[in-house]
Amino acid sequence: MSKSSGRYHHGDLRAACLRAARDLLEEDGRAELSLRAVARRAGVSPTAPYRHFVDRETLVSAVAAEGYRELAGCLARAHPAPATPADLAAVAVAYVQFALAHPALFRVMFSEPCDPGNDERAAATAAVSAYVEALVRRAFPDVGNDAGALFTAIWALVHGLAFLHLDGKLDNSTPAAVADRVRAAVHAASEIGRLWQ
Amino acid sequence: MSKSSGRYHHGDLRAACLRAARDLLEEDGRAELSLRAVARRAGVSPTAPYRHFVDRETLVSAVAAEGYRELAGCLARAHPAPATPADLAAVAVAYVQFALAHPALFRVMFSEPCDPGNDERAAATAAVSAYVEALVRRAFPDVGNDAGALFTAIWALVHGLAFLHLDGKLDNSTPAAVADRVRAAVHAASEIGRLWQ
DNA sequence: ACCCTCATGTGTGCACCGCTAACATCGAGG
DNA sequence: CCTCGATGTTAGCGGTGCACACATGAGGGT
Repeated sequence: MSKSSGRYHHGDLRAACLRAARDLLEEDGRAELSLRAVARRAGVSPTAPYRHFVDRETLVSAVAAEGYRELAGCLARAHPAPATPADLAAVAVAYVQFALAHPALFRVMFSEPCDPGNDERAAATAAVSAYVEALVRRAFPDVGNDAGALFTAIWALVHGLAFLHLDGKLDNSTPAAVADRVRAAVHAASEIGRLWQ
Repeated sequence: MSKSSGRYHHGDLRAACLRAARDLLEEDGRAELSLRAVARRAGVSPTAPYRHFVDRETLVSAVAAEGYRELAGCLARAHPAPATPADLAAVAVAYVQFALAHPALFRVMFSEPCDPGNDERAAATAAVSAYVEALVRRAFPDVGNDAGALFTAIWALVHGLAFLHLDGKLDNSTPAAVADRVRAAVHAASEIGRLWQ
């Protein structure tokens, strides 16, 4: 099955569609994925993608799954095994900057009502979730019985920061300012307990 | 200008459109607002709303603005002047449960790339933001120079909890379980500093 | 070497969408 | 009373998701 031999049969349309979808998301930043636009981009008839994705939602979920994997990689690159507050803050910054660097993709990953029936998407989501949880456990070895709550709190904090920046609720003009604000927020969160006594 | 005198001129189509939009959002829960569906619902021709909203985005922003005001009211009702951890947790629970009770509205408010050019929407957003900030300042009177960071952290935490529940990333089957998790997360966040020493 | 099958791609068509432009209606002000 | 502008309607454009019938050609069985 050579890549670009004939014309009628594409060769690997599924991968080409995913690639096209990613390109469209990166180019526009606020694009909504359209099956037809993806097909056009892949140089194929409007309904060809239906041979590989049962509907638009399936395509979107496949793209989202790819995004989850990239996000996980991006976090790992920020710090392989964070243990100190500064380490964890670095990972938080990476999370938020991933969202701002790939706004359309991030929205696809989190913004649309997600279909829990999609296995690939569910698996990729679980992977990110497990990664963050493992990371929290390593950073806080002596957390007691409710490590789950701590994990939830930290993920929510970081995820909320990402979305508030993404939606322009917090200023996101320069990456440096964003990084500073994320670090400050993480630091502030760690001070809550002290302030409350 | 009587309300339902003739048939040709509606009387107050703008309000009727907003009402219809709200109804559609409440009924479906994962509906995307469509100008035509709103018009249909209001019993009017497909393009009639264009006399009152320059485009779909303007309608959406108007609905979102309404949502922000309701959210603010909902938070105030949860606790008028929170000062203790428990008070603040109650407000957090109210925020998340508002999102889960009105998922489609909440998405309209936060999920779509928002148009900063819309004055009504910007004002309503700023109002919520200011409300949360005032609330944080009252709950932590002796926070030092970076009250802003603390405010950001708390808003992000709560907002992240709302979205993670909304997207099914955290189990949201029963309101009680959600409330427990939110309280646990807020509590866990307040413990971060202690764990880190 | 042949031919047949069927996965993969095309074309057509429908209903819905946002939006524009031309036309209809009617109430309020001169 | 009569006009005129705000507010509604209708027609029509290009875009979308999706279902259906049809075309193509690569690979396997003979």
